[in-house]
Amino acid sequence: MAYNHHEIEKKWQERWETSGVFQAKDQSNKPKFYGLIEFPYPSGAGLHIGHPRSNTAMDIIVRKRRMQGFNVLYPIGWDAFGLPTENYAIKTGRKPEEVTRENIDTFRRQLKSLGFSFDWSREVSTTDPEYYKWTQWMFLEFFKAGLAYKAKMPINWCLSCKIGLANEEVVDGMCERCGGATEKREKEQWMIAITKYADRLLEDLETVNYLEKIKIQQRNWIGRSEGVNWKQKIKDLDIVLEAYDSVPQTFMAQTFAVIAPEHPLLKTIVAGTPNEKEVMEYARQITQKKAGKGFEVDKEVDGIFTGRYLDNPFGTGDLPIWVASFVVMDYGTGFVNCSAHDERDFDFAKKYNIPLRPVMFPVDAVEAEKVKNLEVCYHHDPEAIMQAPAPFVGRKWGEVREEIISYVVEQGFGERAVNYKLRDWVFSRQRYWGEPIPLVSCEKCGWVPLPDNQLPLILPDVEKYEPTDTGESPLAAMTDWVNTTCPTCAGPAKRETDTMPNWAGSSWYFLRYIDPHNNDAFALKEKLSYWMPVDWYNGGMEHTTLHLLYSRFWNKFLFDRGYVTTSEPYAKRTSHGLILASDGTKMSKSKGNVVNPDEVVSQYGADAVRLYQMFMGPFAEPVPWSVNGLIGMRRFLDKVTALPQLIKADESVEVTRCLHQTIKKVSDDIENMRFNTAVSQMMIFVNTAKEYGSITKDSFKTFLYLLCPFAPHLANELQEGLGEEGMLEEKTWPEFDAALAKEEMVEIGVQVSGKVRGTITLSPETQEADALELANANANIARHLEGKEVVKVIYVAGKILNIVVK
RNA sequence: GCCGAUGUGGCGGAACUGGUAUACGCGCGCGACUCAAAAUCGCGUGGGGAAACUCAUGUGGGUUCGACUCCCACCAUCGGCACCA
Repeated sequence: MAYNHHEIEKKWQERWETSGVFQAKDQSNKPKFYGLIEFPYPSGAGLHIGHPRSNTAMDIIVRKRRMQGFNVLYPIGWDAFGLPTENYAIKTGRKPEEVTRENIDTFRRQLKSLGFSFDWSREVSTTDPEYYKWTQWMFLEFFKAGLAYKAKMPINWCLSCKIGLANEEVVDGMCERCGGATEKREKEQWMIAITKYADRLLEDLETVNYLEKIKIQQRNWIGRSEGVNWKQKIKDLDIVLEAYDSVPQTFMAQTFAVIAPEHPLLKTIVAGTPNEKEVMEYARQITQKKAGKGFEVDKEVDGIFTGRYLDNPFGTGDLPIWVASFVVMDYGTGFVNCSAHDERDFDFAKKYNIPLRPVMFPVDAVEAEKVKNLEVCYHHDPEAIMQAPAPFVGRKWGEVREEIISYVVEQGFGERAVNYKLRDWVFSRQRYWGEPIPLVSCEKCGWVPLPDNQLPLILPDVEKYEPTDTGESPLAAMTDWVNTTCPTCAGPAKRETDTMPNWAGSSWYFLRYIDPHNNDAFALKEKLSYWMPVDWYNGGMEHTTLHLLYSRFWNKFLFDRGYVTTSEPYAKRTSHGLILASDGTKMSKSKGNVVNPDEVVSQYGADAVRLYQMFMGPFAEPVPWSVNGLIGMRRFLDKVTALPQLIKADESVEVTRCLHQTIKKVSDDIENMRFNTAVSQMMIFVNTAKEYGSITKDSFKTFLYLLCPFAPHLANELQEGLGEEGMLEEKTWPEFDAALAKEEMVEIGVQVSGKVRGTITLSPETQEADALELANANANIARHLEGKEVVKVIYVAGKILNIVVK
């Protein structure tokens, strides 16, 4: 029975709004529940159909929590600084704040049209000065703690965006945002020392309930590695170079060393050697080549001998130092000792005829011979037998690591060292549409933070939003703004013209939701203490290594400064799968396969869209969009609408049983984010009620409670239609009765020697002998047993009967 | 190359702890209603076979009375990382 979704959606959305039923209370006798979804970036394209997948899922969870008696915080806001808006503003000559406001209005309207139970009174936007005041304040906290520093360093430079990019923002040498080419450039950048927190970010993963794959990705990204830093002098020079080695077991095999072409000491090292010019020219070329796009590391293993040697303290001969293309400057020390037991080193040595000297061999004699003859590179085999150094001869490679490290440290060859793949956070952007960095540069005092009473430092109006050709932000062209006085000495000073990255505002937004209108603090500590940590945070896998890591770090820092009360911000983190286009590819504007949420909501109703988002497939998996699937959900809701016609004083026991099974399944499935099977169980219930032709008012009411988190508009409308007082949002989540849910009779398969030959219907309490009797009464089963000797009977009550014959 | 995930009808997918594989939805077929169509409702629907039965959960092995589920080897697709010594 078709219902008018336009009317009822409008009606209930208004009622939710005027009643304030979704507004979280900062004090309550109820237990608290803080449910969070990633706040969207309000792009000009409007809400993506993928957004509601995460939002609906968390909406269902928090709606259930409210009905379970929790004081729920489910907030929403906007991550509204950033490049797409700025680029759009440049193109159209409009102000970014104006464009942002419009985009937010669109997003707000679209989210409201889906009936999410957000507490709109706590809405925040990172672009609001009242918000970014605190982002700036927090940056200054980093600065004051010595964690924000300016460093001249090679950065990734996007040629078309004209900004410096974090390593994380470069994908395959291309800019993550615009897809354009990047190159390396030296630039003074504000950095934040996230690496100081690397160990804690790693260790504290043990204390949180994140999906295992999220933890694994974070661990890999942090990339902690333990090993040894060799200390070694360059022959004829007064230079000691360290080389990091995470596989120090085979140090006796080292026969040469390599240095990164961009190594700052290279010039000094080759000075005065016969081939000085040649080497430097080679290093210059290869540095350029490495920075350019399309440099394929494995195809271009190149190098040149520097003419210098390393004094080898191990007594195995001096090591020639080569410049090699494959050495990474920003990991370890940019200088590496090489041996036969590393594939790159092995290939490099073969190419340039550098001697190799293996020191461990396979047990198998034939294989060992190959290693001896340098036919293969042998490495990372726990069973390998060591041949050097003397104290370890005959031992297994897989067992000596710790002992060898202790040994080399005692011998004074080097020291224990730890390295991370994680790099410090490049915090500067040479762009307009971001938080201004609230520091001034004074000739006398250096970098000086603005005092609190000068925050927020408002982003000034500029004429043009294009970055300057020098790579500075548009703010640099505003001399009135740039020239200021030093807060410390009142002398002339200049403002920092770089702005902050998006990741800044999004690193702490979950804290602002807790006290969004506070002018004296980013949030009152008592309130933080009440609400934190976030109980359940759902978001995309694409944010695992950036946003999720940055915000954990940010929160830990605030925790160390005493501003927040939990060391970890999120108790639980889950992840949703992408919604793909109907052809199974990613939705994109250029392909024209994007689904417009406004259209489908208008045509099929918000409830059908919500339901379909949950039904379409396993929540964590990517699933293609299908209009037909959506239509099916609408049909189901129409069927539900017709159900009141079946209301009678009594219902058959099957309907009652199915209801309680449904209560159980829906309750459990929501907790485990198995929304697809929860929906299918509700369909089964409706089918059952129709099949038996009757349902009591109470049962129908209970069903509406279960349906409400998924399809809140219709559920409320139908509940009201029953003459019930109050909104479903104020009702109590139903309890399931195990006795009522239990099946009296079940049909089980009967196997003869493992093959199903028939079924029997019996009570789960039936004894084996009675079950066998029933089985024998089945003609087909009896036929298969005839004349056979029964060897064994397996009877699992309520599940299976298997009669094994010879 | 490394890490992670996935592979089941025509399609999206379900299957608890190893116990009747294909729930639920879509699509399709037939029927009812209709002048007709749409919508709706009813019935049917993995392949082969009249049936008994048989073949089917990416491929090949194994464990088991019994395997989508556990073990070994491999293939394919997707996502992430990628000269990290």
